[in-house]
Amino acid sequence: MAGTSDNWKTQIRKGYLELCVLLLIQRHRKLYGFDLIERLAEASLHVKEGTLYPILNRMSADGLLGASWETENLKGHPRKFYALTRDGARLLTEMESEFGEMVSIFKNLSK
Amino acid sequence: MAGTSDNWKTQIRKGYLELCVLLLIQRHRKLYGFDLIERLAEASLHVKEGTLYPILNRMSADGLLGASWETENLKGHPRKFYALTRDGARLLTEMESEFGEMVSIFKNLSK
DNA sequence: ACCAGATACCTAGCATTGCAAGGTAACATG
DNA sequence: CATGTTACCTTGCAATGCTAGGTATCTGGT
Repeated sequence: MAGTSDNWKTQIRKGYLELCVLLLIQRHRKLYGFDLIERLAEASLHVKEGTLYPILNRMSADGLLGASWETENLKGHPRKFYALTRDGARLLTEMESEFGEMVSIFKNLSK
Repeated sequence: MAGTSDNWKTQIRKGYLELCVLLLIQRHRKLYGFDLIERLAEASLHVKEGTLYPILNRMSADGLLGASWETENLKGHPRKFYALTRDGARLLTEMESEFGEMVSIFKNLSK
């Protein structure tokens, strides 16, 4: 069974997904959930809806993201757009540096 | 409170710690727990005993590590040495490649 | 009018992990 | 013999990703 390996893959994504979501929102200034899923997939990150939406709601509740519904000028289902708050941008900077440190530790250990 | 940031730091370590532990054991062929904690600390990874020992036991139970007690030729408390099994080495290779992909995705998203 | 499909969001419950806190045991030193 | 160091282990909590569902709006075909 590939269980052990798959389980690890699930675990290593914890936290990492938040980082990637924040990076994408920063790059595009604002994004809505479904669009995010597609852009993550383009980057080879295949995230399911049941994974992403709780992340967005959590980060909104924590004040890292601001959310606003948009229905005007639109056909189709209304969309909820997310953008970085100042706190979100500050935390993202911290996360990028932290992840960079993890990468450098990994490189030291594997050589 | 710095809770949000600290919480993320806890989450992002999930899975990553296993990777680093396997890397260190591979490099040294065999290691015991307390020694691992010190070597991880040297690499700037400060892991508590209550974090490491469950990892080692789990990976032993999963057949990734082989364990053996050593008391002979030793003064002091007996030590439990761990070494990679073939499955452990195979999974480690997979993990290294997976983590490398995560790094490359991160770089793409942050530039 | 109706039904299927695409778009778009949300939630409940499970399994797994890292961590804090505490416990056990053997040996060395004063 | 009491303290400190080395060394291992376990219980219970908090947090996250995933599976598997559910809801709602619009479009296109028959």
